[in-house]
Amino acid sequence: MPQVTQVVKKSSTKDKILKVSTTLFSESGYRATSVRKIAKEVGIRESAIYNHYKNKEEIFLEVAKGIFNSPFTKEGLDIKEAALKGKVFLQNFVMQYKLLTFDKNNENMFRLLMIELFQNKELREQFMSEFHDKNIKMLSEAFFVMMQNSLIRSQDPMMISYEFLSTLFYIRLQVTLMRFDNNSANILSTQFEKHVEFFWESIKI
Amino acid sequence: MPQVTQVVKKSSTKDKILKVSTTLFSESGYRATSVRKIAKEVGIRESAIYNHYKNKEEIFLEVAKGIFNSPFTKEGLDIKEAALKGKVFLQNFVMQYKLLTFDKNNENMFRLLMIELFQNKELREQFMSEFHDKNIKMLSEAFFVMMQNSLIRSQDPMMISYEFLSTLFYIRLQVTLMRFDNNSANILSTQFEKHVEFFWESIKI
DNA sequence: AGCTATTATTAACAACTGTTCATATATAAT
DNA sequence: ATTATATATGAACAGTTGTTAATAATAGCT
Repeated sequence: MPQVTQVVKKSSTKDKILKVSTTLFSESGYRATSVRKIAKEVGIRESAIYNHYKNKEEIFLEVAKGIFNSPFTKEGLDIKEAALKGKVFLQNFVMQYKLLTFDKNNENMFRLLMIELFQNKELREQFMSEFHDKNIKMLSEAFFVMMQNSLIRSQDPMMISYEFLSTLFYIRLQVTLMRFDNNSANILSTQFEKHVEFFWESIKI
Repeated sequence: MPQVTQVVKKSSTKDKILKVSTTLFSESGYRATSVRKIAKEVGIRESAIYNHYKNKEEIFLEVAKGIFNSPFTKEGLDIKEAALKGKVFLQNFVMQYKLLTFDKNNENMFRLLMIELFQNKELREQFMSEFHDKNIKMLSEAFFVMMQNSLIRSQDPMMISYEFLSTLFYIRLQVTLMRFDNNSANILSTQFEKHVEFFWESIKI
C-alpha cells in the first residue's frame, strides 16, 4: 500500500485570515475593514481571530508585507548581461510588469498600496525604496550598459529610467482602476507595448 | 464720511466646514474623518453641522467637487495657436502642471483623490474623464497641429500624449508623497523640466 | 419693540468599533 | 485514557460612529 505523504498544515485558519484580510483591505482599506467582517468571512467569531494575531494592526502589517516582495527583480538575472540585448531587455521588463499588472493577487496588492499610501507612513517609505528606487537602480544599470555598448544615446541613466518607469506605473494604475469596476482593460493592454516602441525609438542610436 | 461698502457673507460657517473638511478628508480620508472632528475644528457642536449639510456624504461630495475644477484648461487659450510654439507650448503646459503640484490647495485635493480613488466609483469616473481624457484630448490636439506644421515627427497623437502625461502624473505623485512627510521635493522639482527636454528631443524632427 | 428664520446647544439613540475574559471544544502527546 | 495545548465560543467592556429631537440663543426685518 503506497504511503501517502501528508503535508501537515499547521493552522490553516491563520492563512485564511490573511487571505481574507488581503481581499477586504484591498477592497475597502484598513479603516473600513472591521475585525468582525474578517472573522465572518473566515467563518469564525471575532474573538477567535485573536488566537492567531495580536490585533488588527498585526494582520495589516502581515498583509502589507506581501505588497513589495513581487517577483520583480528576478534574483537569478544578471542585469549587465541581459541589458546587452537592448530593446529585447526592455520588452522583457515590460512583459514582466504587464503580467504583474494583470495578476489577480498583485492587483489586490497594488490597490491596497494606492488606498493606504497616504495613510501609512511606513508604506510610503517602502513604496519609495522598494518600488521606485529599486526599479530605477536596476534600470539605470541596464541603460548604462546599453550606453557603453553604443546601443543607445548617451544621457543620464537615472533620468531615462525615470521616464521609462513612470509611464508603466500610470498604465498600471489605469488598468487596475478599470478592472476594479469590471471594465475591460483591453485597449490599455497594448499601451505597454506601444510604450516600449516609442521609448526605444527615443533612446536608440 | 465715506461709506464703507460691506460684503455680506452669508453663513461663513458653511464655508468653514467645507474648508476644514477638505483638509481633514485629504489628511485621513473619508472614513477616518468623523463629523465630530470636523465640528470640533470648526468650533461648533456636531449637531450644528446638520444645519448646513444634510449629512457627512453631502459634505464629502461638495469637497470632491473641487478636485477637478482645477485651473488646468485655461478657457481663453486657443490650443491650435498655442501649439504652433512647439516646445514652448509643452514648457508652458508643464509649468502650469508644476504650479498645480506645488499649490497647497491642489496638493490637498490630489491627496484626497488618491486616497479615495479606489473607494468611490464616481471619483474614479471623474478621474478618467476629467483628468485623463480631458488632458489627453487637449494634448492630442496640440501634437496634431505640431505634426501638421512639421515641428515634430508624425505618429499617433494620442499615444505620445499618453507618454507625455503619464510621467507628469508620476512626478506629481512622488512630490505629493514627499511633501506629505515634510520632506524636501527639491530634487524632484527639476524632474519636470528634464521631462520636457527628454520628450521634446524624442519627438522633434 | 416684537416677530421670524437661522444657527447654535445639550442629550440621547442605536449601531458599530477593537479588544478581553471566562469557558467550552477539539486536537495532539504521553 | 489522561493530560496538555491550541483554538473555538458567547458575552461583555468602553469608546466611537452618524444622526435626530427638543430647545436655547442669535441675527435680520418690520
